[in-house]
Amino acid sequence: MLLYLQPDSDVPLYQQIRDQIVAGLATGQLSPGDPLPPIRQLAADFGVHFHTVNKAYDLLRQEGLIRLHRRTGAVVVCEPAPPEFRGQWRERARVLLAEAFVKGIPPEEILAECTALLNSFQPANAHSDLSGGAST
Amino acid sequence: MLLYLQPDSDVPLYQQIRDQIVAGLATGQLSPGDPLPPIRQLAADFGVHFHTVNKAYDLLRQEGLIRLHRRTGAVVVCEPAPPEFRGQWRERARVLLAEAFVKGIPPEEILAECTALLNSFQPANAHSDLSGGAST
Amino acid sequence: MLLYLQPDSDVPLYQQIRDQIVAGLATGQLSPGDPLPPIRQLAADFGVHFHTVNKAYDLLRQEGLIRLHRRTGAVVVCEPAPPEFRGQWRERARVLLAEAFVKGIPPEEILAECTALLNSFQPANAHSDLSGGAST
Amino acid sequence: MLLYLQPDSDVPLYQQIRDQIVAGLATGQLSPGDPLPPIRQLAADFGVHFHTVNKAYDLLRQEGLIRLHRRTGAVVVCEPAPPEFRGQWRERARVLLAEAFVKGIPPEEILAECTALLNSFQPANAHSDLSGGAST
DNA sequence: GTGGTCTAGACCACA
DNA sequence: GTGGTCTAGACCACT
Repeated sequence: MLLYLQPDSDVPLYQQIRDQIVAGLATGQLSPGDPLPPIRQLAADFGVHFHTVNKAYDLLRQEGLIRLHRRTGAVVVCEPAPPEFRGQWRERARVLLAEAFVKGIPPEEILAECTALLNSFQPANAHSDLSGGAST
Repeated sequence: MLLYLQPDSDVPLYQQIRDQIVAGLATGQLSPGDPLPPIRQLAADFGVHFHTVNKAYDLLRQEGLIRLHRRTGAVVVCEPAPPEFRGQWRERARVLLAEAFVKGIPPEEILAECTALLNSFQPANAHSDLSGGAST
Repeated sequence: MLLYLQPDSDVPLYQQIRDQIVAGLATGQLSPGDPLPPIRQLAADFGVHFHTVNKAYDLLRQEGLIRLHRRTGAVVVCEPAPPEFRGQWRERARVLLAEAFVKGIPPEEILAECTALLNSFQPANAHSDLSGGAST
Repeated sequence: MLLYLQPDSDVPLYQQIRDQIVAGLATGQLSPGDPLPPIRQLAADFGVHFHTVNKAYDLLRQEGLIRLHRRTGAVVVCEPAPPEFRGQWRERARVLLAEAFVKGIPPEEILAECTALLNSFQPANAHSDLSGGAST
C-alpha cells in the first residue's frame, strides 16, 4: 500500500490520502479488520504534517470506512452505506461521465473503462467478471 | 438550459455552474456552436457575483469546451480531448467507482447506474457528431 | 450570546463552545437563519486559537445544526434528527439521570429540574408550560 | 451485574465502566454495602488493562459512590452529594436537554423519556433507603 | 473578509 | 506508543 502525493495539485493533500486509501480498500490491498499505519508515522513517511493525515483519517471515519481507536490506532471497518449515499453518488457520477462523453469518448469506451476498473477491484475474491471479453 | 445552484453546498458555486453546463452539453441541451449567455446576465439571473460565473467559464475554456470571444461572447466548441485527459479521467473514475464498491454496492449495479446515466446523454443515441457540428 | 470558557476544565474547549452554542439555540438566543460570529473573531474574543473554534463549528455542522458558508460564514439551520439520534440520546440521558438519582436527589426533584430547564427554552414561542406549578 | 463494553466506542473504556456501575446503582443491581469485584478480576473478565478499571474505580471514589479499602476491596457507599453537585449537574442536564430540544423533539416527549428512565430506577419505588442500608 | 489548508510543535489522555 | 487537544502562524480559495 503506497501513496503517491502531489503537493502542487489543486486537490488537498488530505483528500489525496483519503482517495488513495479508498482505492486501496477497493482493490483489496486493505480489508476490514486491517490496521492503518499510525497517523504520525504515515505523516513522517510522506513528509506531511500529522494534522493532514489526521484530517484524512477523520474523513474516512465520518464515511464509516475506518474506526479510530486510542490503543489500536485506525482499523478498517466498512459500515453499510447510508440511504442518501446512492443519490449523491449518482450526481457525482453523472458529472464525471458527462465530462468523458462531451470530450468525445464513445459511451462504449466509457463503459469499458468502468468495467475494467471495477474488475480490478477485490481481485482475491473475484466477485464476478463483468466484461464479456474472452479469457484463456 | 436551467441552472440549479445550491449556495449552501460545499461545492463551490463556480464548480456547480461548470458542472451543470457540462451536464447540459452531455444531454444535448447545449450543442457545439451554441452561444452561452453573457457572463453578467447569467450572474444577474442567479444572484451570484459575475466573477463567479467568469471563473466557471474560464474553467470550461481551459477544458476546451467553450471559446470566449470579446464580441460573440462564449460559444460551445468541444475540442478533442488532450492526450493526458484519458489517464486523469480514469484516476478520478477509479476513486468514484471505488467509493461505491467499498460501500457494498454490487459491481453490476454500479455498472447499471453508469449505463443508465450514459443512456440519458444526447437523446436518441445521436452521439455521432460531437465535433464539427458547428460552422459553415 | 456570551460564552464562558473554563480553560482548566477537563471538557475540551471546543466542546464547551459547542455546548454553549447548543444551549443558545435552545433558549432562542440563536434561531435558524441567524449568523454565528466569524471563526477568527470568536477566537480572538475568547483568546483561543481559531482552530479550536473551527472544530466546534465543524462539530455543529456534522450535527446538522449550522451550515458553513464561504461568504456568509456560519448560519444556523437545524436539520431534523437522524433516526439513530433518539436511542443514543436516551443512553446518555440514562447515565445523567442515574447520577442524580444515586446521589439521593428524589425523582420528583430531578423531573422538576428537567421541567424547569425545558421551560427555559425557546421563551418567545412559549411551546407550553410543562410544570404543574401555579402561576398568578 | 454485567458490563457491556464497546472497545471501539469514542467513550473511554474507564468511562463506560464507571457509567454502567452508576446505572447499576440506580437500578438497584448494586446497593450500598455491596462489594464490587476486585480490580484485577474485573479487568481479567473483560480483557482490559487493570489500570483502566482502576481509573473507573477512582472516578467513583472521587464521586463518593464507592470506598476503597486495601483489604475489603471496593464497597458501595453513596455519600450525600456535595453542595456544588446540584449546580454542575444542572449545567450538564441543560446541554443534554437542549440537544434533544433543538433536534425537534417536543418537550413533552423529552420529559416522558426522562420519566420512563427514572421509573426504571430502583424497582418498586423503594428509593427511600439510599443510605444506611448496609450493616451487620 | 470569509472559511480552508498546511505546517510546526507542545502537552495531555488513553490503554 | 497511540490518538487528541491546543496554540501559532503562513498561505490559499471563494465570493
